[in-house]
Amino acid sequence: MPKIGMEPIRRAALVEATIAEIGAAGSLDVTVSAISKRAGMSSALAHHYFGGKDQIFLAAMRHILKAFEAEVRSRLNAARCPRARLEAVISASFWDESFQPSVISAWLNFYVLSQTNSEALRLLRIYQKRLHSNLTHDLRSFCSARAPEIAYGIGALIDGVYIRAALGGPRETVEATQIVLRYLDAELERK
Amino acid sequence: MPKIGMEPIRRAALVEATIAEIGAAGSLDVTVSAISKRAGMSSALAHHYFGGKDQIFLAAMRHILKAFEAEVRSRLNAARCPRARLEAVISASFWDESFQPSVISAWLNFYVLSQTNSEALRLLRIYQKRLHSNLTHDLRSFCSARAPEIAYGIGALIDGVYIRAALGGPRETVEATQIVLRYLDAELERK
Amino acid sequence: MPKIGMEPIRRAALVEATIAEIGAAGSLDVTVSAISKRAGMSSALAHHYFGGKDQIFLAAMRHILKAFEAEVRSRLNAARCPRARLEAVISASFWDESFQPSVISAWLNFYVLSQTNSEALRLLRIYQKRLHSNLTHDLRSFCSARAPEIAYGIGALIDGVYIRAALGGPRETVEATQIVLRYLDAELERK
Amino acid sequence: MPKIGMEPIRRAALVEATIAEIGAAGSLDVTVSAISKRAGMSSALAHHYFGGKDQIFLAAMRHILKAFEAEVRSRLNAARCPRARLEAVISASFWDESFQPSVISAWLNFYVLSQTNSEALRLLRIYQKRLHSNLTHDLRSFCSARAPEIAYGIGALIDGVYIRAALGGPRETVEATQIVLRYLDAELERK
DNA sequence: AATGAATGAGGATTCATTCAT
DNA sequence: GATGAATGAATCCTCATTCAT
Repeated sequence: MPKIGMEPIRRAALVEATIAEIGAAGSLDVTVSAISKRAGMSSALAHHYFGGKDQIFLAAMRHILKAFEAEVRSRLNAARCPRARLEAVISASFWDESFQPSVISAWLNFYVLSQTNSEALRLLRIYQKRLHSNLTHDLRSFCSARAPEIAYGIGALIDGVYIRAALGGPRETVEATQIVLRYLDAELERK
Repeated sequence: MPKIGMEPIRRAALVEATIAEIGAAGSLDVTVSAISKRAGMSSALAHHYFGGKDQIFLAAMRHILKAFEAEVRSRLNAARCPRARLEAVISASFWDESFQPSVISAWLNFYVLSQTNSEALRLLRIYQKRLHSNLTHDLRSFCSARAPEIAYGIGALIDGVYIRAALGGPRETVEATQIVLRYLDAELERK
Repeated sequence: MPKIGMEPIRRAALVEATIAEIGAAGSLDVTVSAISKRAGMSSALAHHYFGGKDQIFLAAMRHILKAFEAEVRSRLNAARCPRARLEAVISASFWDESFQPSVISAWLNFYVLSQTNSEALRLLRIYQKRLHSNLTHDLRSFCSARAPEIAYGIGALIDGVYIRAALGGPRETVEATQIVLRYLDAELERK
Repeated sequence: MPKIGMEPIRRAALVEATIAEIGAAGSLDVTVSAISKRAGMSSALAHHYFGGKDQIFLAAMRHILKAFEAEVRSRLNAARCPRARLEAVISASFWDESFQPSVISAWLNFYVLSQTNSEALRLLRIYQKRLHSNLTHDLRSFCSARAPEIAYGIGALIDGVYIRAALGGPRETVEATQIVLRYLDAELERK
């Protein structure tokens, strides 16, 4: 029974199914058929809505980044001072959702895809810039001059810690956050 | 003109060709045929020597890690004091070879593969442990107690900076090294 | 021009083509491509409907056994007394269809496959049991006690005569039936 | 260390290995490599000695038939009267060796091969004629006129019983022999 | 005599994608 | 809107066979 207004629902179902499949496979080697079946529709319909496999992947990536961004916003809104805001941004990277196997898999494949897919690279840049911008903004309260370079270091450290935690089996979210915060403090204490 | 003793030559050619193909494709989506053709032999022979696609990939990974390890050893041997040794270990991660597109691609795919392939994960662990061990050893000269945690942070930062540099187009090797060294100094300065 | 409801048509076409190919090759060394081409479709579609080569073979076997069973039923229905029923069951094994080269080939390969394929063995057992059951039922009218053992002998003799006839070039159907009937009579006359 | 006079040894090793491989596979789908490896030599040497895969198979068949024939001869020599000789011929078909999985597999595949390979068919005919000749010879002592037809029936029954026993899991050799002997007696008792 | 080397040909299977309905 | 039908192209892998040594 085809209904009108199904498109957004179908698209959302496909995005979710894609993330789940990528998580289950650990790679982008997932078939459109498998995704479609998990989403409860035919693969032909998936093509109809997204145009092709790549588009589906990118939509999934956008979804993950959007969810992450929402989490960051939420934590930022709850923070009352620069220090709290810095901690909010950092800890957001290590929230539970980020360590879902499907999200880990998506992120790692995101890096791979960024080498060859310009849209993926664009999304990655947006993520990095937003993180950098958030960090720099609040770092200025402490050390205006070195804010950008510290922000870069923190951004890189977040990625590095994330990958190690993600590939290292169950880790404490808190632990990852503490490592980055210690780096932050070390930099801020200098001079 | 078949000759005896070809095996090591063929294997080496295949490993090199594999790395080149992965680099050209940006992903592990490379065919055994393409690899074999680049290596100047039939795909059947590639299977004969390696047994399967996975084996070829892992051999390529081992090759990259081995070359990296050799570089680290070489730089360590030239260093005359703990500080120089720390700098040797850190800068080795950002030597020119590491930023060859094919090596970048191999590393990124290495992470992806580690999620599902236990041998890949094992190799990754070895790399991480060796790095950690090298760093810890020389850090003890400066701050015996906090050496392990600082080593962990440096290792993670190296990975993070590497990924950002690798996906960010041409970067200064020196710059990447400086970022990590600054982190090192910040930690060491903390009383 | 894809239409709905094609599945049963395609499956039937594939089964028929499989039997024909096995007959032409004389062995199970037939390719899915050849079968599919003969059935007028792509090999991909054959896999889509059957899942794999083995499934196609077994479907063909089931088809042959079903046709044979139908012939037996038909002859049994036309028989009016136990003796006529025994003759019906025996002669059915040697009806014209059974000596089609493709059917002969299928049967011989059936035996081979039964060594390693449990589903094939299952089907073979069903055939043997049905034959045994049919024979025993009507033999009881003549010699209740020895019915099972005579039935076993007749079943075995049918198989043996069939193979010899099948591999011996053109034979008289009647002749094969007569040999088995003579055995039947010899047993019934005893004592 | 190539030695002279190795040829017969190599050939015998290959024949034995072939039978073993066929038994292990249950079909003729065995590779020359596997056979050669089991025989302790390279596949190239196997080709050198036999010329091709088919030749190797046929050599294996000849070996089995030769062994069987020797067993028959041996039992015939020990028999002192026509009846004993008939029993010798019949029981020989069901000696232990015949129920080795590898021999069973060879026989079943022999039938399959006989459809398309004239040499295989020729060997099969020789086996059948020899059996028929042996049986007829001694049956003449009891019923000169019907000897040929009885011999044909016994030959067919032997094959049928053998297949059923072979595919039916562990059976009593004696049982199989008894079934055929009962048929013999039933025929001889007539009139 | 014996083999490692090497390959061409082929085969099962998968999959993204298209299309008529 | 939605899907079953259908396929071409590709991919991994196998194997009999040949050949230089």
